[in-house]
Amino acid sequence: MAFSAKTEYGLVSLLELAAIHPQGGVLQVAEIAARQGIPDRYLEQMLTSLRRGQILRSIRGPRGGYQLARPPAEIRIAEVVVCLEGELASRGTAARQSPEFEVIGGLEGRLEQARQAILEGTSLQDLLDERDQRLQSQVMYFI
Amino acid sequence: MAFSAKTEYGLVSLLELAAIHPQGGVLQVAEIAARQGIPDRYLEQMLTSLRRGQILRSIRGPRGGYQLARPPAEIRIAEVVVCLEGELASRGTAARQSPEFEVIGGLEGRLEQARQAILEGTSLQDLLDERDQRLQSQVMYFI
DNA sequence: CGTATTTCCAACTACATCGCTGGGGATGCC
DNA sequence: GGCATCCCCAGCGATGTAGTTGGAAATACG
Repeated sequence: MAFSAKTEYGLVSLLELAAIHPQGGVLQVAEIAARQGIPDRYLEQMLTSLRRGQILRSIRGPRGGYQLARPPAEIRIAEVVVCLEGELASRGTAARQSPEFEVIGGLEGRLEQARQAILEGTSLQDLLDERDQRLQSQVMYFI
Repeated sequence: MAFSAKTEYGLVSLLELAAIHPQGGVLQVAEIAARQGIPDRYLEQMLTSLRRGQILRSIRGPRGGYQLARPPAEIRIAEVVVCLEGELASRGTAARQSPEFEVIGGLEGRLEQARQAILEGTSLQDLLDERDQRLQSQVMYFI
């Protein structure tokens, strides 16, 4: 898969929070974890990362939880991914210095760029719309 | 980086072999390894994978080595990458069955598709041309 | 104030993968 | 036969991934 479990878990959580954002919605870790069937103590860490990255805001104590720090349209997936994937910016190992390695490096650059373009061009709102559409067509089946 | 070391090593080796392919060129593992500064015993494994994938042909015994099984224009990078990255086809962990996970899965699909489009659209010949061009401009500097 | 609830912080384990090394064996030229 | 070269596969250390655990701090509520 293109994403690690960390990233997937974080993204579905954001999707859940985005869905109720108009109502200023707050959800607790345990709530999200139960609904999505993922380990809650693990999910905790992802939400903490997202809070540190200014994507979530947290409320402590009873009746606490997490909520989006901004409207879904202003959250780019690219931002979320770097936040969750962590500081692997230094992943770029010093490429060997030969023309051949440089050419390969160029190809890798084009791949990264294509990926980045998609992640930059997609907002949390876009994914939310997609989800709602999916939900809509499921309802159609029932009728 | 977008590629594992395995993939990078395999690709630069193919590039070296492609450069001398018109002359029906053959190179030995040790030769390529020395020129690119990579461990020869490790490179051996990549070249074996490429031979199994019908991308290279091998010649055993003294004065042996490897050569391209086909002209560089008929070798797609996509093919090379699956050959080297190995059988991680089963990497697609059964995505959780919730609308949110499905939406994320869709995004991952688009990412994979963009990557695949680039890898399918690039041939070994394309990379070779890029290398030659790079070499050309280096020569320009000397004058 | 006390307690229950919830987030926060940090360490720890289990397992897989990655990059690499090593030991022989098979093949084939001389 | 002897040497060069590819062939197969086993193992090893470092790193990363997914998940667990233990507890401290904040805060709503009675």
